[in-house]
Amino acid sequence: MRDLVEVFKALSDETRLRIMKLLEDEALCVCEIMAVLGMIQSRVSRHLDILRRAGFLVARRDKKWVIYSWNREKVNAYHLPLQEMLRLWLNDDETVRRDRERLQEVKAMTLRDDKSCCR
Amino acid sequence: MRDLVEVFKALSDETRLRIMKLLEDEALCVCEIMAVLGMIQSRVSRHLDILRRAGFLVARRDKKWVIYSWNREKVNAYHLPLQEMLRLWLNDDETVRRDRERLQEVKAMTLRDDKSCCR
DNA sequence: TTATTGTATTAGCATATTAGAATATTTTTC
DNA sequence: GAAAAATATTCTAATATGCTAATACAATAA
Repeated sequence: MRDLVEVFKALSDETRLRIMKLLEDEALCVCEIMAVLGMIQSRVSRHLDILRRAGFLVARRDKKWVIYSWNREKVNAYHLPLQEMLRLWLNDDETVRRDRERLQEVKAMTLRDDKSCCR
Repeated sequence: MRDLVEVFKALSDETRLRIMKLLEDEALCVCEIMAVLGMIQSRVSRHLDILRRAGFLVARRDKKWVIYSWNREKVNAYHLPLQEMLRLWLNDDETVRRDRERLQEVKAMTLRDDKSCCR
C-alpha cells in the first residue's frame, strides 16, 4: 500500500507530469530538462529524484551529465501500467505541446557537445 | 493537466485507497465506512468528498443515509482506466484484507434497518 | 414542531510538500 | 592539484494537506 501511495504521489504534481511526458520518447540530461521547463536546477533535480524513487525513472551518468529516462524494468507492480497510460494521456495538453516544441529548440541549440551542455 | 493531477492526488492517500477498495464491489453508507475503518465521521466524509470530486465515486441519498459507490460514468479521461487497475491492485494487501473482514462483521451487525445504521 | 440520526462543513492546529538560495559533491578539464 | 561544469543536498519560508472537535444541515421519527 505504501508503495502505491508513493507512486500516485509522484504523479500528483504538474511539474513531474511534464517531466514524464518530456522523457516519454527520449532520455535527457538535467540541464536540458531545466532549459525546457525554465526552472532552476535544485527544483528539477528534486522532482527527478521523486520520480526515480517511485520507480518511474532511472538515471545513468554519461561524462559530466546525468541522463534520466523512463524505467522499463519492473521495480514494483504499478509503474509499468501507469507509464502505458501516461503515454496515452496529456498528448493534447497545451503545456505538454509547448514543452515538446521547446525541447526541439533546446536540442538544436545545445547538441550536448563534450564541452558544455546548456547555458 | 489539472484534472489528472487532481485524480492522482485523490489516490495518493492510504485512507482513500482503503475506501476505494471497500467500495470496489458494493455501495456503502458513510457510517458503515466509518465503522470498518474505525475513523470519525468528519474524516471519512472529507475523504469521500475528495474521491467524489475527482470522479471516482458517486453519492446518492437513501432515506437518512448517503450511499457512496464507484462511479461508472465517464466524467474524465482518467478515472475509469484507473478504477480497472485498482481492481487488480492491493488484493493481497494486509490492511485491505482486514478491512474486508471487518466489513462482513459490520454488515452482519447493522443490517441497515430503517431505524439506525451503525453504532 | 421538536428531537434524533446521519452527513457535511468549518476552524484551528500539526505535519508534509514545494520553491528558491546556498552549499556540497562528483566528474572533467587544465 | 585547482578550477569549472553538472548535479545533489540542505536550509528556510510559504503553501497545502490531514486530523480532531465543533457546528451546521437534512431527513426522519416522535
